[in-house]
Amino acid sequence: MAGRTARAVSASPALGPARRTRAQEVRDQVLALVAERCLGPGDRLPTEVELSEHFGVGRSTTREALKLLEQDGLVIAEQGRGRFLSPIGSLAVERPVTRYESVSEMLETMGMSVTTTVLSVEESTASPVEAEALALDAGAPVVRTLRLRSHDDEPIMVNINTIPRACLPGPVAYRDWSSSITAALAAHGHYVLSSAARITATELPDAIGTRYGLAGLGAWLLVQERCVTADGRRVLYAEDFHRGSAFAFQVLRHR
Amino acid sequence: MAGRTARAVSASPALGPARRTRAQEVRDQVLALVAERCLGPGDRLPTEVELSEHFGVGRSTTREALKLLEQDGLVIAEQGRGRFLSPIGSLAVERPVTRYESVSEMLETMGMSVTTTVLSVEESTASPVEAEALALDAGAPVVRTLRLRSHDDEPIMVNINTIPRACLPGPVAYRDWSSSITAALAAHGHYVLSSAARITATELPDAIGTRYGLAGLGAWLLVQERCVTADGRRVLYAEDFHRGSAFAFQVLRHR
DNA sequence: CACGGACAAGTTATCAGACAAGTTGAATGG
DNA sequence: CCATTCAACTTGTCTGATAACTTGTCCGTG
Repeated sequence: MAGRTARAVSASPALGPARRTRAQEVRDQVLALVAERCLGPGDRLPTEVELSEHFGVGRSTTREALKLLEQDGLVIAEQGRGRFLSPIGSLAVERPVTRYESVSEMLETMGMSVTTTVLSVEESTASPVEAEALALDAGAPVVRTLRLRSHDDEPIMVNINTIPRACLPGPVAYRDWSSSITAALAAHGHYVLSSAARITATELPDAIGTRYGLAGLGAWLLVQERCVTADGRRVLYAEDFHRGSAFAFQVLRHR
Repeated sequence: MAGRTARAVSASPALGPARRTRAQEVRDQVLALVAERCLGPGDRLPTEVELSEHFGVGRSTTREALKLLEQDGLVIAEQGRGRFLSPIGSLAVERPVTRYESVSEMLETMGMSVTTTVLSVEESTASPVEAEALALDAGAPVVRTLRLRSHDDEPIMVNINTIPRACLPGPVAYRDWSSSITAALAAHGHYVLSSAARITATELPDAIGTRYGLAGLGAWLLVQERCVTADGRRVLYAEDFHRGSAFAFQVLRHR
């Protein structure tokens, strides 16, 4: 009678939020302790042993928590000397650009009420740029949308979104393209988890500016963004023009 | 006869580069192994035990290395199942904006040969904006420089740098302001370690555009950056205008 | 035969203890 | 006074064990 055979693990991560570990909790508790004791840049943290006793965890867990803070650049560790708060904490940054949020989510978080006008929606084939961004074959079927977002009748954003056709099944004409595209993708099982963005400054292309009466509105931030799901599928390529007079990105930089 | 008394640690981190730990090395080795085995998004990594044996380190060290990768969003850990590659790895990003580098360093890394023209240098007092950015009292003495960087006689960048006067002692007239200001600051013990940057799109202000014949050059990325040392001193406030047609920033974004 | 529960196998998460490596300041000797 | 040694201290790493969680197989029952 043979014993039980070994179990096999399927080769995909779960798509929901991961369980929160003790080390992650301790990381936050360390930050709270720092605030509580009014520690500032350059100040020394309690030792690993002291923190382990303080939080009632093992030293390994404390180390893992501290490692997270070091990786964030918040803490500097020196063997034999201790750990010190780095200067980043003194630089207040809200909503860093490294935190992915869709354009709709961003506008909502900013509390900015906008009117979305769908300028065009087309079933098309992927251009070479889109094919590369979406890891598609050249000429693969896509849906491409062009939308204008206005605030108090003032144009503030123009979005060009390209989605693999298969990701949003059903007739194009029946979909409400003025609402969040990432929400629609998520509803079809394509939850955007990450992206790579390229940010530069430009003026609106003539094809858009003159055609839709948007010329002469100054400088725009152009964000070209490739969006992927947890298992690596490319589900959205966005070219978003943000009016320079209305938008800015914040980021912490560290050597 | 009393024994030796306890030693005390001074309350400041060292200002040089930190020693590289084994865990940091293993992190890079894991990435190399991933590439070697052509693992892609969603694929499962070897177990902690396997990796520990493969690299000849303890399991704790392996865990600390893997924690770094998880923190970067490159790896997703699931208790009882294993670890999986997240989709970020499939998004190629070079020189993310989160990595601090001074403007001079950036241009050098890009291999872009530029001519730097010092348009003005003045001893002045801090404006309210500068005072806030540099954590100075209003009206505190500063040095303010205005420089133009050109590539093949084409203007590509305009820098306004404000430095607390005390950070660069000596007569202003005797200093070569066309070279790297962060290098000069470092030479006086003010090594810039981190910064907080705000990025938007704009046109050149009239005060600069018309006065120096730089108008009509399109859209510019405006980077307003507060730079700090390891012990938290604010030593530089920069307003850098990067020509949109020549520069872009790359960033990975993750939920 | 289908379903539910128990259990073994496997993997990450955490703890405890020990030793290694590096830093610092006091003590000691020249 | 200066240089060297050494103890105390702190982070870095290793080893071994147990806890917590996941998955698939096996077995009993309806």
